[in-house]
Amino acid sequence: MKFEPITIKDIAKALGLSTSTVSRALRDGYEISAETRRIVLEYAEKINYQPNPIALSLKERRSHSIGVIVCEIANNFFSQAINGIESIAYNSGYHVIITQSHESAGREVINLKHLASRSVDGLLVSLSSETNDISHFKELHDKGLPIVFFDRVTNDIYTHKVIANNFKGAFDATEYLINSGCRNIAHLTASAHLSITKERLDGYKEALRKYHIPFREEYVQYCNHGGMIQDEMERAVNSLIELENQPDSIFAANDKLTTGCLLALKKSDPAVASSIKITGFTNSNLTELFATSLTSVRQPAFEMGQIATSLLIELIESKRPVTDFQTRVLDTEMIIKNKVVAVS
Amino acid sequence: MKFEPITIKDIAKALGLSTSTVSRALRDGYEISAETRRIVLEYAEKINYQPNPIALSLKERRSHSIGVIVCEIANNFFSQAINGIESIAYNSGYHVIITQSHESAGREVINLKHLASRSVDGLLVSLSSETNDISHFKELHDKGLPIVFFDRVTNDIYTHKVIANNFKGAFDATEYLINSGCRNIAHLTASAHLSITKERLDGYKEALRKYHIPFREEYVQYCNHGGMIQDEMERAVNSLIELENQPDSIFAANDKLTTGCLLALKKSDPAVASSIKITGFTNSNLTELFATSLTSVRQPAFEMGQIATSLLIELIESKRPVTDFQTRVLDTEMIIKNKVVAVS
DNA sequence: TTGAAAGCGCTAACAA
DNA sequence: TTGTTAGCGCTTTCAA
Repeated sequence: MKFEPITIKDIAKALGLSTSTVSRALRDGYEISAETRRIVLEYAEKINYQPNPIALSLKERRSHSIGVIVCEIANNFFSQAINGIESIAYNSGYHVIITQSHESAGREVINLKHLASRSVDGLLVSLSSETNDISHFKELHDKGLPIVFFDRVTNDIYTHKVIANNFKGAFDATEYLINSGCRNIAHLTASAHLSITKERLDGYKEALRKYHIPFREEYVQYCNHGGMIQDEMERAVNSLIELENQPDSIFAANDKLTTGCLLALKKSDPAVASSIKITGFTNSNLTELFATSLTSVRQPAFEMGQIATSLLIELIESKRPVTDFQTRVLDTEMIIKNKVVAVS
Repeated sequence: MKFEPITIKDIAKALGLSTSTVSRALRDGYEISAETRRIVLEYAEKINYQPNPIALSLKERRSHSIGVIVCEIANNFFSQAINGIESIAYNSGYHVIITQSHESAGREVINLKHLASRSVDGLLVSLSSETNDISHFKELHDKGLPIVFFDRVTNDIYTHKVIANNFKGAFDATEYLINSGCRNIAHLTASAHLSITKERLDGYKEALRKYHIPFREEYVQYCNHGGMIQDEMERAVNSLIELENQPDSIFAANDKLTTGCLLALKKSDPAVASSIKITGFTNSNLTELFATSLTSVRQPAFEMGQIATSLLIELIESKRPVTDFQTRVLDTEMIIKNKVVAVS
């Protein structure tokens, strides 16, 4: 039943050569006569020989694959980033293995171990919102496994990082709300220890400061599941609505939070909902279809994926240990919508 | 630099045993004394021994991984299906390798070869909209590689299939439009040779027939890139709008086509756009945020992924060749929206 | 109950 | 230029 692939041995036998000669011929080896080489290549082509990558992995201790850990592929930012990752990886001969943490630190560790044991040559990681202990990553990194972080990064591991200019993106979004007349601007964000949470919060604060608007702790709502759980977002949004000093706007810190916030508002009192302006980070390409006017901050997800992958492959293929690591910061883009919609 | 994992040899040396004994102990073997076994297991646990899955793959000629080929992960239906796939696969000890065809038949073949050579134990496939030659799949399947098709299936390979009740879903959607007063119902669909295209077209036709509405060839627009290319959809939508007998509604056949159609209409004359009712297959969970009223047909994507994976694992682990294949058909769900929106 | 040895497919050091 | 051999980590006959 099971199919028997052609091996180097088959070729050797058929051609009356040794396996090593065949291997050399195939491998573009130097110690080989042009004639033998031609014969082998021709025959291999004819019988459609495919080298067994598993045997190669075992031998070379590398798999020509890179592992990816993200929280969710059903998230526009990450699916776009993955497309960027693939575009570079495939062109460089690497296979991409995608895993999802679903924002769970435990699942992240399982995926990490799985990928490591499968001997991926390197790792592309965006941390889960639950992660605050990165020792598992550190351990593998210290042992020599190349890792590049993107989007949700950590400062505790010295390696390449690729992030959006979260500070500026958040600043711009907040400033936009201020310029639209908002003064009571709330901030809906993910768990506090995430790098993007800090950076975006700082941008938000800085915009308030610039316009002499006092920062209010109660206007910041943290969703520790990063938007995975609609209930959590609804509770957060409702607690904002119920504040004595009801916000006139909300700046949401990521994709899921932005749409989750809109959904939560839609469920609430329409009068309240329509009086609250929303801005948020999102890479959805459906925002123009939304009933609510939504000005959004878009991250260059595809490029981030590409750059992270290029950096990772550089690390993997570097002959000497790399000691000079960089953090690439890419600009976000504001997508301003002025659609005015009346819901009857 | 590169880290040296612990091998069975290390354990054998440390414990003064042979590698085969250690292997037996680890593998729950029978020919082993309880005592030796305990010692080995204890030590392995202590030094955190992890078997090398690559060596195992080479030996056993199986990888404990399953390959997935879909057109796009940035598509709600597929990302949800993948979550279903993962949920079953991980619980059964299988790793999932996701690849995207981006609706390209060429890319599909490359992915297929890649996965096959990586010796995945089985394949979960939803065909690209460009695919009409499935001989590559057939070849591998004939050689004994288990394949389960889902969503976009083929009748040319005798194996398990998991699909939604596309006929009924399309019928319901069309009937809904008819019951809403529409009589000139257009159909925006993917390439003609796709299984889902045929099934959904048939459902659409049957609804028309039931209500004695003549079927008009010019009302059916095929997008051969299945919605990957916005331009193509816009051309299709515009050619519908420009018909002498302008449709009063459009039934879109898949996720991308549904949102693409809405986007295309939004770009066109607002008067025209607002006079055309849209229904479509989609698994987006953002439809309630849309300005346009959209009644949609939702596929049980997660369950479809789960069932397809269970069937595949059954095939993989079956001792004897399976000859009795099934096609599982799951019901779709109509999500009716009556939101009335006035766009100013 | 244990160990020695072969072999999965491939590469590479060493010999010829 | 080619062949022989060992070995990557593991399982599994076959002997002991």
